[in-house]
Amino acid sequence: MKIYNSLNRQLEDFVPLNHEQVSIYSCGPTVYDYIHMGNARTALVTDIIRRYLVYRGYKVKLVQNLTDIDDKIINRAAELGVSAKQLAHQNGEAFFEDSQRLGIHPADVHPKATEHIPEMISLIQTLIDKGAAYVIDGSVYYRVNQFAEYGKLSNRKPEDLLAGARVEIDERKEDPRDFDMWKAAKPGEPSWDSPWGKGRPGWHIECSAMAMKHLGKTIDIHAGGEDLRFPHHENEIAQSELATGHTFARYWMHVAFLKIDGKRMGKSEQNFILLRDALDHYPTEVIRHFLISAHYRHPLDYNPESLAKSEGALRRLNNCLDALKKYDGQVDANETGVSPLQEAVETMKSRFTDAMDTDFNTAQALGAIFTLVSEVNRSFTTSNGADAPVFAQAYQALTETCEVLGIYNMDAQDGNDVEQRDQLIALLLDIRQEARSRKDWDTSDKIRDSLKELNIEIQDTRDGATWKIIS
RNA sequence: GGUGGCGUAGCCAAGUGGUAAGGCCAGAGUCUGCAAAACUCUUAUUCGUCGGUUCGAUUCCGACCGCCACCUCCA
Repeated sequence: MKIYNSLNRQLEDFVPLNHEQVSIYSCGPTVYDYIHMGNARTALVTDIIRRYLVYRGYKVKLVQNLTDIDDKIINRAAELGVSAKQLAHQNGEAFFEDSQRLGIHPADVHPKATEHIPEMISLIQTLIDKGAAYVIDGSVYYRVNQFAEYGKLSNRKPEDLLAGARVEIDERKEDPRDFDMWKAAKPGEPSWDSPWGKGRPGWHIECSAMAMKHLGKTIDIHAGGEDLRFPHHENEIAQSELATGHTFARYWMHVAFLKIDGKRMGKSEQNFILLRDALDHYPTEVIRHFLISAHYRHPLDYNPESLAKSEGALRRLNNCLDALKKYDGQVDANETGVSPLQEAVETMKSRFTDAMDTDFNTAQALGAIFTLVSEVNRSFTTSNGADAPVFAQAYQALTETCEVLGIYNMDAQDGNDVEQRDQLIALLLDIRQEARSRKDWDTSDKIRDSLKELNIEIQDTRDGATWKIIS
């Protein structure tokens, strides 16, 4: 299994530090607003990495933080006339809700910055004690020149960092590259007591402290959006590695941007689509399919046309799965020979694994799945019924792989009234069939049209009528 | 200015030093009382342009053109 490690800018064999459990830290959102599709892409990639590692037999501990104290939260709260705490809480809850709607499994731990202030203070104190930080007017700054490897993640030399600096330089800092780990409180802002006076933590120290608290000094995979590579992740490394003397994260993964009209989707650009709005227009599986239709390290453009394409692809997949479903469980104990379809099932499984093993290539994995869909459909046209066990295998292989990607919802049909509904529809189809045999097209069409108005669509096939729910 | 990425059929998108996965759309067909749906088949001698290396390059190297991103908060 290989992962592209953005620290070394190359594909590397993935060997977890502890074979019992893979540790993953994923940078979560700053909860001053609802999350948008770009945030969703990163969260979804993390979700699928976790699912795939589990599929491959690993145990995984995933930590995804919430930044719940920050300038943006304070400012937005002031605009809305609510407390920062309240705003962060609301948006945190909304984040969990949206994530769940996208089918993202909750992380094992969702630490919040405001609940880890002591850990942050302790980490900052350690850095001060080591001479790697200094205090000015109640704020604490990280002394970048104390960390020789600063710039290793973003591949930047010290002079490069200074040359392009567009940020206004705080003259009090010893070095323009130094960044704050603790911000002295301004009047009216939320603050916590510290050895340096009232204040609040800087963004970078939050992740260092929370990651190490829940996953230890060294974590296997640290994931986040491309934009966090510098300065956020660079600073996390500087703080953590200087404090502990250990490698902070062994594999760094950065998810490329989601774009809209060719430009990066970003909150400051005002060109974002909220995840919850997208979920109101498209099923979960369609959005997931869209987001994984390109490799995670390549930019992806959000537009209605692309979503429509995913809708079409999902329809094809679901038709096949629905048709296969009735063979579920019909495994043949005394297997004889190897049919072409059986070979296709095995090929799909190995292609899927190869694709996912190579830096989680979901686009290629989808290719493997859809190739089998075609094979299955072709087999249907020539099947004589003896293939049931093979269809069962195909069903199992497809649902397993689709479950890893989260693009097939096996429980979608569950519900108490489903059985009765199905019986009623079966009855109507029965009546319609009788009418058709009398060539009573009026009655036949009336049933068909009326059901259609209820979003139930009849399809006449060679083997009789079937139906499905349309949206 | 520094750093990194991208440019593959009408659209989206994988991929490899040996001759291009998959999806959408389109065209044809099968099924059908009609329809819808579904399914099948077909669709890139070619991978931004120009050079180079090679028996052979879309894949490696160089130049150029175009696009995007990071260097400031943003996943």
